[in-house]
Amino acid sequence: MATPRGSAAGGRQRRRPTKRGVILSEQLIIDTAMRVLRRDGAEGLSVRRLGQALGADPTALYRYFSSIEDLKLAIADELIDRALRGSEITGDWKRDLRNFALRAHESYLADPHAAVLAASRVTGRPHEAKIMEQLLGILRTAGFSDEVAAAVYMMMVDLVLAYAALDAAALALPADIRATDVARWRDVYAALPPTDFPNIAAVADRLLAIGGRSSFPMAVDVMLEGMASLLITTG
Amino acid sequence: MATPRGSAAGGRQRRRPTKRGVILSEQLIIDTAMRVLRRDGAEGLSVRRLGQALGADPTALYRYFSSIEDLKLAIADELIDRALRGSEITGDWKRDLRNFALRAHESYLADPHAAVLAASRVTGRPHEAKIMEQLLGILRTAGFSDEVAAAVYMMMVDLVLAYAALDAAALALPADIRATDVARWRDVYAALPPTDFPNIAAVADRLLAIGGRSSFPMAVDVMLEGMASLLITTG
DNA sequence: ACCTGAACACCGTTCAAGT
DNA sequence: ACCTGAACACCGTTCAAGT
Repeated sequence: MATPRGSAAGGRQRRRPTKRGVILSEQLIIDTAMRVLRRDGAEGLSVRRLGQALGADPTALYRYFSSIEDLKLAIADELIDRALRGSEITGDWKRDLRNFALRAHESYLADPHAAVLAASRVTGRPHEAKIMEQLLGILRTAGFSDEVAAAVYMMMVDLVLAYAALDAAALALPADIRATDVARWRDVYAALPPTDFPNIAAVADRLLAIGGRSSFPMAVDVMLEGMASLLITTG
Repeated sequence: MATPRGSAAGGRQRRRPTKRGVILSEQLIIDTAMRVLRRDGAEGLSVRRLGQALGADPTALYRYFSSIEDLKLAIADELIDRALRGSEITGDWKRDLRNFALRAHESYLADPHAAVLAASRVTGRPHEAKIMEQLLGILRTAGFSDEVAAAVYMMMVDLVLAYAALDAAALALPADIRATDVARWRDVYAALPPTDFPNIAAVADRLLAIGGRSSFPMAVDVMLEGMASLLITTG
């Protein structure tokens, strides 16, 4: 769990530079760790390698984070913060929510290895007051009751985070495995006797055409349609 | 990625018993690993500990799996197989799909630590021919076109797996952290000035009432409503 | 044919010592 | 006050040696 990071507030203290001349800070460590993740993948993020990339003794980390797990949580928080930031409001609730969902998902996937870490970081933490206020505003203005708005808000955030984690895991797989995926599916479909599996046989082409594309955009649209029904029936 | 496990087909070979008298097999290793996961959590599953729990030299593992990663994939596969098994068909497509989704989610969460492992195992592998055939049958009988049925099928499976992974991660957290979660949220809401955050202030009670409950059942219902709309507009 | 155990190259973390 | 480095208790994996 997160320590009260950043409680030694911004820039107050005078830090001694590292042997290699670096002034450490939480933010520098997080940024460097994300660089290591992009470069070496999730496996490559170790205390020793991070020290190397940072230009400091590996154990200097422990002055800023209580454990490597704590650092990973900080990375996850950073990612979620980034994902939930900056949407625009047009007044069209479906369009605004759709926009939010797609942008958040996309921002997550820009760092797939970090996103996989964040997968074990759970669901909408209460930090995102601003986006939370915005989304709730959109829902209430659209006519959802307070009770339904609260539930729908949680559902939307969970949907985005859950899907982002799933799709990030797919992107984080080694390229050669991802490449053979579609071919493997084709072989499997072809091997099934059409008399026993008529439905699969009927739609096999369609399934292959989907390939590795994420079903997230469709899920969002279907969800928004469902919410529109909800709005009519429950007010 | 998975080796061609089980290719040395069932019970054919005569295996030498272990020093402690155990006859090893893939299935025994998977079952024992899941027991270790339940007992010690994800951190506790190591080659050495598994060897200990198994009653064998740790390195005996490598005769059955090419790496610990390969074993984890096998566990993930086992879990997904189990989750996607055994649904019943009543003829009411919404009810049948709802049933499938809730049962699969529940089965996943019965082993949260294993489920977190499976989170990085990506999306509907093509092994589940039987449930796939069933679900596609439900969708096509309901009137979805082949193209939409294929897309909706993928979406449903992804939704279940993504949500299951998210909720499993929450369940896998240490109990003491989960316990303080609601209290932490209350403090955060209370600290926000209602004039700047009127929407949050208005629904804070509702959000707290949701507590740590999963939004998955609601997501499924909303999704099914959206699919009903889709059925009307696209046939 | 399959299990064993030493060995190797790594981990994360602690703590006394430096400056 | 904060960085360093030796030390400790672990990892996953390989491979020659056993039976």
